[in-house]
Amino acid sequence: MAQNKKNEFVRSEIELAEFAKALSHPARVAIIKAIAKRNSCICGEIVEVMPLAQSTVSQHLKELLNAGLIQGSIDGTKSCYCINSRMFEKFSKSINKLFVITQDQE
Amino acid sequence: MAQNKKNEFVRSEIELAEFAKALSHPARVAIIKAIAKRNSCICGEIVEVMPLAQSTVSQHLKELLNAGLIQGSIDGTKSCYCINSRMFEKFSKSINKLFVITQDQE
DNA sequence: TTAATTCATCGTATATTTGCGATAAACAAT
DNA sequence: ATTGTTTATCGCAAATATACGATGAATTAA
Repeated sequence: MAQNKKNEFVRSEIELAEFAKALSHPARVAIIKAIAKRNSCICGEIVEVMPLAQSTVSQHLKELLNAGLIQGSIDGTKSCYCINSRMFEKFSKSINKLFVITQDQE
Repeated sequence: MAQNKKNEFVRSEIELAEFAKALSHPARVAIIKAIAKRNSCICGEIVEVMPLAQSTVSQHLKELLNAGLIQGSIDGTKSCYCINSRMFEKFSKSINKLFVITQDQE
């Protein structure tokens, strides 16, 4: 954009937007689902079920990590990812809070 | 991107990603909050409380409309927007579904 | 030690998003 | 009729996101 105005907003709005952005690509939703289904996944397993190159999947994983929605640990040459339930719950609550405000008034 | 791979994914994943994308910018979260607070808003009221040009706000409103998270109606020269609770609830449930799968397995 | 495996990161091309001013379109007020 | 309001859309510039192959770094296997 010409200028970035994202910092003109309130902290909570920025945080919710960051969570939402992490899920704003089907690949990242699919990755979350894949990890959730198996409880935890090594990177290679995710790459196998994804129609994307390994480097691309790795990039999406990084974004999910940055948003805090997943956690990663290294095991030898392999990287193991799991869902960060705490963050996910926080996200879910933020969404519902928006929604509840709405319901209160109609 | 070199190629667009978004259509390689499952319908439900694409839909959730689209909802998430609608909320993936702080301005759009702020707009939702503004509308929810007053129950409904004319466009000009939203522009007033937003640190963005009128044309930019209009663009964000359009994206929220496209995602179905808000509804709009025209009243004279003014445009009135309100939350689409039904869609919002659908979104909330999709998120929770992802989350519940997670909780089931840990 | 050498070769193979696994994965993150870099560089790059292309697509999409964000933001604005200018303008158009529709109505209201004079 | 003319003028002012209100809002959507167009056209553009700049910033980000998406995707890939190539490469590097770390470990494991031979």
